[in-house]
Amino acid sequence: MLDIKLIRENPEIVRNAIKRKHTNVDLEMILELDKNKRELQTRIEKARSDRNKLSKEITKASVEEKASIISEVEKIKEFLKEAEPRFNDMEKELNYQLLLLPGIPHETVPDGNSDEDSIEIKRVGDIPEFDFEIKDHLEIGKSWFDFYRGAKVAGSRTVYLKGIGALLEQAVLQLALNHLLEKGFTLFSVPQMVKEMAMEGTGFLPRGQEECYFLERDERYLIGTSEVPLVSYHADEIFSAKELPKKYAGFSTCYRREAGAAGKDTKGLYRIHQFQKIEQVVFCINDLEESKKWHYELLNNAEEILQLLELPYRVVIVCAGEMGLPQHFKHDIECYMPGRKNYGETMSCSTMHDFQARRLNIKYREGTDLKYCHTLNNTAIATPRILIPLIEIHQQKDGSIYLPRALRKYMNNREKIERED
RNA sequence: GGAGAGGUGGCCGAGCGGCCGAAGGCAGGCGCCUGCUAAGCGUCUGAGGGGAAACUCUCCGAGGGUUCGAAUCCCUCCCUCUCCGCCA
Repeated sequence: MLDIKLIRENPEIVRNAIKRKHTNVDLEMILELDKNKRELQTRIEKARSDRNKLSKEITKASVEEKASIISEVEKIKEFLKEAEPRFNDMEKELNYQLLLLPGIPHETVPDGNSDEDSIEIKRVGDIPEFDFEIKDHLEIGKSWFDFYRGAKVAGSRTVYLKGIGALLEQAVLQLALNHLLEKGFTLFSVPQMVKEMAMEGTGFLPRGQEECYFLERDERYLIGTSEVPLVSYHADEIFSAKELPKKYAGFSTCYRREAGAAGKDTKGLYRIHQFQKIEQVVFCINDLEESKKWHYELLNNAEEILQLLELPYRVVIVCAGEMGLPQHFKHDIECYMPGRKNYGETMSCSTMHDFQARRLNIKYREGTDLKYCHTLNNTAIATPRILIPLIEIHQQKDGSIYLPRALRKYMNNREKIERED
């Protein structure tokens, strides 16, 4: 959500953001609507003010004066009866339109509309030289990932993780979780069915309707990330400045319809409807330097987890057109996936500025001022996607899989996974 | 699912037709006092919107209604708590 005053006073900033994020919203219509709304508001408030005054006078009025006051109030009420619903409709429409406006990308965010326009800023870790014919994760894990039964029972893009596959999933989750606990994050297990308010407040609705599962009978949405319940956790609350930052780690299953991705990444673990994720969420004060600091800390935490998993990766600055509606600044971390012969996104780190805090009304008190918080989030680990590079990178010539040192204690202390035929 | 109680400012809590945007307390800001700390004294402090300003409107869980006038009365819904039942 953007500040309506910013929109009124600096429409060109908003216009530019709309263009850069390749959004379609009619800003001129919004400005016009806002103007009309305020005009009507002035008239309504004048009428209400008159009515309130007359009502106060009535206590000390004589009997005949009362009759005339009442008839005058009747006239005012008649006007309000007509004008108020009209005003409410305008306000509702305006609020809806405002929900469609994108967050403003930081000026350093590159323009562009596709992955190629994003800027790689670093590569970490070596891509191993395989002196044998490599297998992709499906081949390596053919007995651990059961897509056939997944489809039979739950439809396409669904998988059973079985045996080692399920164990690996738990292991990477544990590793990431412990890493965040060491960094002082508070772990949350969150509701996975939420009200519209939480989806809207975090910016996944009203745009993004197609991407969410909705339980019609109970009017609940399945979350696509624990960011939704975690950020909404503090909706309508006011922190004191010294309580901030809040560092939260959310664990949940995530549900995504992948509506816009028909035919894309149809094979394997890369893009499925349901997965597990630990997410980092930070609430901090409304200060760009401060949120930048936390942004890089979140980014660093994720990188450290990949380093613990001994996976080669690169970090990119995501271009404006590829960013989500709320985001102000965003990095993706991509792991090298030998089976794809390319890097694939495994984590995504975003600064939301006060976009979500405005929608959810999350503030803090600083002296006598109330200010909107900044919110940030980044993946800590998302599985099973992360298993793709994990087993592809660590596959050995003899068919076994090397287990990174940090992961072993979560895998019953084994050093590798033996080939099984 | 059944029965009862309740939802008021950052928090607790009084108010039950106009004098109430709301007593009192806590917390916080400022000032005084104190060798330091604690205590004490005084004082200020709800939020959101419109307007250049004066000023004004809205908000006491949400939405309707009654009334010249609603935190207060009526209806509907939501939520929380207690007891009972059922059950992972």
